[in-house]
Amino acid sequence: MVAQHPRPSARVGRPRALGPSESQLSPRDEVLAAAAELFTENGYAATTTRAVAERAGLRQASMYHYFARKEDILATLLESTVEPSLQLATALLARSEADPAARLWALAAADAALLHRGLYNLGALYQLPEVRGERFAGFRGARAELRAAYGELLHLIAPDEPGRELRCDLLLGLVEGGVAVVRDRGRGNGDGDGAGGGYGTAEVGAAVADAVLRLAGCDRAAREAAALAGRELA
Amino acid sequence: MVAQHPRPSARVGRPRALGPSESQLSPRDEVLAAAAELFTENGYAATTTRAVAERAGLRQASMYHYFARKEDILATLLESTVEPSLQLATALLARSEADPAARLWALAAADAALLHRGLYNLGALYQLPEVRGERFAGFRGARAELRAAYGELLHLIAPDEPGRELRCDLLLGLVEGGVAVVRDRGRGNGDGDGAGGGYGTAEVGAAVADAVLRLAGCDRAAREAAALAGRELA
DNA sequence: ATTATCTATAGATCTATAGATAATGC
DNA sequence: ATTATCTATAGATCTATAGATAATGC
Repeated sequence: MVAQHPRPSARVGRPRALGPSESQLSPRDEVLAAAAELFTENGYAATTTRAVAERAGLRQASMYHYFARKEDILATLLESTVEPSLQLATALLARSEADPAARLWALAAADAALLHRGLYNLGALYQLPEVRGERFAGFRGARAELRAAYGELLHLIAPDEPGRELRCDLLLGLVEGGVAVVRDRGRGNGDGDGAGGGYGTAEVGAAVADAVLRLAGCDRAAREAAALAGRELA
Repeated sequence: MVAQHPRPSARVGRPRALGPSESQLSPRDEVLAAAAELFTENGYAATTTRAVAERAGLRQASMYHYFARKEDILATLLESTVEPSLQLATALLARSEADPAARLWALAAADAALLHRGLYNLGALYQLPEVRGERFAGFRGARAELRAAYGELLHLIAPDEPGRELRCDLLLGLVEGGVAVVRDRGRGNGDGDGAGGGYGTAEVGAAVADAVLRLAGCDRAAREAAALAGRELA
């Protein structure tokens, strides 16, 4: 989702039937962006390869130059969505000198903001039944690691509370589900553009992080301190 | 999802090619049950009408005797999932003599248990893109009412806190998303039967309700009192 | 020679309808 | 006569592959 093509003109290969691309994205990234929008808008199974390709400015079959199967597109998108959060989680776990509550705040805020920001609400796809397939083992593994990081921080904050696994699940559900509801209601009957809700991405991140700390059992003073310190950790 | 057929034998109509039904359910309910399982297992779009019908013991076309279109099956399922929670919510809102925290506890616990219990994880379908269509306006309306009830109780408990709408979204996300994560992880690579997680349904309901009260800002004593009183309200 | 794209299509579905049929009910 | 089911199928897809083509690079 990052690399750009070196030369806008002077392109190798047969020209596109629909004219050259407007965007600065590489063709592969154009496909990913188109798929992200359509998958989250209409669902994965309901989105045809033709729709994806044509939104990317290509003919249906040309997409297969970049992805061997439709599943590969979804897998790539999902992996690219967890990965930044997982990397941040790993970094935060290592900073054992910092307040665990501040670290949990930073992780939750960044994770929620990431899910809220995108053009596309990929978080809503996390629990898609399709994602149970073999092809998505990589994504599921990364998400499990992210969950474990949340669990670790939660344990540092509240080591004695029972039902640790269950509370960790609820915490993850709060982050992913909460953002999904916020986005979804924001979109409402509105006109599909932008990250939903009338809420700013940072606002949602902060609200989710605060809610996460409430689940973790922090009182108001602890939450306010964690928010202040957490902003420094990002 | 309730009515049973009066006489097991002495059935009108051409006999089924696959033999008579084992279950006590009406044919329509057999279709609903089959669809619920398959939709949540494989996704709505990915589930064919043939698969649904045949799991219900019918030929593909026979299903259309009970539902004019595939969407109608999903709509029926979704509506039947929110409705009990919505009814409880309405009843609880009316009981103004009771502690709001206890009422919120009761609503969240029942809602979560309902979502957790079923053979099928219909809560995971709530945010399905397909559900945005016209046909699902009824379901979406009911869910919006349920959300409003949560918001009302939340307001009674913590009238002064800002970000009311946002916190209400997060609360709904916690209930729906939390249950989805719990179920999903429970299923894991396990063998699809039962309500997932190794957790009991009542346990999950109580854990979710406790988490909801944490979001609402109740301290430990208030939560324990609310749980005690809330159990009486169901 | 290499590349990115195209056109064309095989093969596999999938939904929903039309119309027949095998029971019971009267 | 009414009902619940069946068989058969039209028409509309949809994914993925095969093979051609129109650029640039050397």
